[in-house]
Amino acid sequence: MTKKERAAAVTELLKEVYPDAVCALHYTHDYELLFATRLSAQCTDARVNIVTETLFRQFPTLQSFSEAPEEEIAEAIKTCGLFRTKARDLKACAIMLLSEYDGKVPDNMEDLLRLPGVGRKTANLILGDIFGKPAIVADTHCIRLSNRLGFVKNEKDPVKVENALRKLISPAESSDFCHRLVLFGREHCTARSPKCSGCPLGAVCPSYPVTK
DNA sequence: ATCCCGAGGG
DNA sequence: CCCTCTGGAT
Repeated sequence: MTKKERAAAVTELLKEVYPDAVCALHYTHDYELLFATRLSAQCTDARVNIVTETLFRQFPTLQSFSEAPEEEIAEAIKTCGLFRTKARDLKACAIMLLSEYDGKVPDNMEDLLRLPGVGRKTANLILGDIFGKPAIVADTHCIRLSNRLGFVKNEKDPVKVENALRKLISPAESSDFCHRLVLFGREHCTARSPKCSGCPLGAVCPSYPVTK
């Protein structure tokens, strides 16, 4: 079985496991997904959702974020970790979105990467989820599973994983594919003790079984 | 002790 | 390439 055939098989199997490829982060405005994604660094999305439920009520507009003291934002997001840098990023990001982008989240990689605290992972998520564009979100789950599934070998560089997946997954499906990888990585193919027994991908996974 | 849908700086 | 930021969960 070639890599591409395996990628196609995994794609179809994941569709059966997760018919809906949804993003787990809660948001109503576009910029709120941007902010929630920034908060999700080194933090579970479940915790991000707990924090943003009150955060987005306390600061209901981009304007309110741009005017808020950093310490107030920091206090509100403290339990997400990395709170000082994240608070600085949210405020600076709100200011730049208002002053340079008419308060709208940009729809291209170059402009997204200009925003404070927005890196490739966040930018790709926005391109896929907000704008429905082809996007490969090479986060920690995507990287771990891409290695276990043999799409890359011992590769930790997110850009290299992104490029490898671009050759294996059709652009139209890449965003949904990554969402499903994340869901599967969280629930089954976990970092520490992957639940290999009975794994729906076991038949095509070169790492199976990771655990005895 | 290790990991969680990272990003920026040196 | 490396390091730092950081609380929470397991």
